[in-house]
Amino acid sequence: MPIHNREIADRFERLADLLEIEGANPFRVRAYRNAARTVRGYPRSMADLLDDSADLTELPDIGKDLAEKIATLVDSGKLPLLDEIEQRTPAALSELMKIEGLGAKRVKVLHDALDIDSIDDLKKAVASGEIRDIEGFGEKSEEKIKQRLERFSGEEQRTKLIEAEEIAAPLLDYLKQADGLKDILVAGSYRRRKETVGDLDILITARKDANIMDYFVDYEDIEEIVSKGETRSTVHLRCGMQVDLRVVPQVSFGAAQHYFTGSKDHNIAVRKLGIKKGYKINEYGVFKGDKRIAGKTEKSVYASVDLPYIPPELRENHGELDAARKGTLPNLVTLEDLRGNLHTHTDATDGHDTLKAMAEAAAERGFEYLAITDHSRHLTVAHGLDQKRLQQQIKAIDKLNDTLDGIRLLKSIELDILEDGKLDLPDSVLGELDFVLCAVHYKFNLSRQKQTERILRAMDNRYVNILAHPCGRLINEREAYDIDLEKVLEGATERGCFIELNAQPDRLDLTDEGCRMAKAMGVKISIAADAHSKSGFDNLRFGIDQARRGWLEAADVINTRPLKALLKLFER
DNA sequence: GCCGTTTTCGGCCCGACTGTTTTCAGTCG
Repeated sequence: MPIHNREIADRFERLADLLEIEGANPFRVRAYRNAARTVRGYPRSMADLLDDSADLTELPDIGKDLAEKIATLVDSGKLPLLDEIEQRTPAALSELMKIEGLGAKRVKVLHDALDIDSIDDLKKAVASGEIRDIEGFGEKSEEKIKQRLERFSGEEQRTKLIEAEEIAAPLLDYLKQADGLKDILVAGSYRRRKETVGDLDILITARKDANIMDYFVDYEDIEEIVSKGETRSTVHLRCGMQVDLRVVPQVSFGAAQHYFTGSKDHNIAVRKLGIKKGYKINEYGVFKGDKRIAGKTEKSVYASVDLPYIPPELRENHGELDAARKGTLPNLVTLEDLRGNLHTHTDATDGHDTLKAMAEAAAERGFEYLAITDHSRHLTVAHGLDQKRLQQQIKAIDKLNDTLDGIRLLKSIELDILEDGKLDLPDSVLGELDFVLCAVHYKFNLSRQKQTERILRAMDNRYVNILAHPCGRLINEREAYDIDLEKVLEGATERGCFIELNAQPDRLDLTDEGCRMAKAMGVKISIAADAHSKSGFDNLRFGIDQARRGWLEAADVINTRPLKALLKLFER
């Protein structure tokens, strides 16, 4: 079983923690953290890269030493340096650093003073009131550690974007009523439209005499005020979400937007460009010596380092600065580019609304076409369609199409891929459809090879056009099944198939990296609502967010095509 | 430990807030 990137990254992070506790060179510590981030976010596994004899030192923040350590980890599962350090410094000290307010220095003090080597040790020390007597700690520190231990679960949970929106909306409404408020913006990963959000970063400009911070910490849903200052405050809401509020002068709003939108890696890279030109870039502006030369708008910040504006969704330091410099930034797809939706359920299976209601709702949204893709018979929990019921639906669609104006219903199905890659309904009925969407709905735990072959075999069928939710993950609930996505994408190009970006906010499957891989390989994408009711079409904006994070342009997306061109794409 | 449009040594992002201090270290983002 090859080691996952995640495991490699976790080891490097633990190594960084323990080195930091031991007081190692902070830049060496950072190097391990940077490498962990690179490995964790890399779309292909280190094991695969090494199989292809790739040179890992080509990856950002991976040099000769770390490339060798990764190779050793992939070969043997071992990281000898970490084993060596764990001989003298307990690995669990790295766990303690996950508690808010405890960093390397204080964890070391706790270890040296009270022999605290684990969360349990710390709990006991808090209970006995020993912490407050350690130099550098006090009663307040002890109390905060106590509170945070009670909430500590070990794993940081990120919130789905749609849930973050639901949490942000009432808070924004509240803040907008603050006296003296001028501008307000949610920055951070929320603005970059990441599929999950760690905390909310809210940025504000306000009149000088406005007491925004006092007003903010009065919000009724606040459980704990972590810190409160003139320009920055941090709170925890009752739902567990952390909110950071920052107030900046209006003249700095652009620089602050840039700074607080991130990502951190993107910002560091931009600041380095600034340094080369002799500028200092921070949240207050771009400075040449003491003189502010830019920062009122984000555009001016980018212009100061000779770059065009870069959309938030691209700001991950995944090549966008290079592209901006060369003038090759993508012209990202927008919601308005979509002409229709290619994944829709009705009450014939697990949808909530009738065929007619779905068609009318789609027409109201201005769609040119809507594909009806109810489940097939194998998915019994959804009351999937057998051949006979599908044929009835085909007739119903034909009839309805005669009465509809301005929108065309496409006959399709979300066809189950059986365990061996065969399809759930015979070719005879598939031939009557405008196109076929296929998907895996069970047997998620096949080996990588078997799962990949299963999907490729399904796509061998000449009636199959689109692979729906290709990785099967449910965000925060279910891991993706194990497939070789590169092989699947390759198989799709060879067969003239397309891949879906399922826009349900708890799926968002393909991932952003998957979109980029598809684009690089020339595979076109269907951004699909997977609507189970009339309101399900709202999902599309999350799909667009994800597609934009994946660098997709309108031309990369099949449902930006007019109907005629779309149908031509489905001819195999 | 990584990195290079003053390159193989000498840098490495930087400001805000807290608690425990008597001027600042630690932590965080």
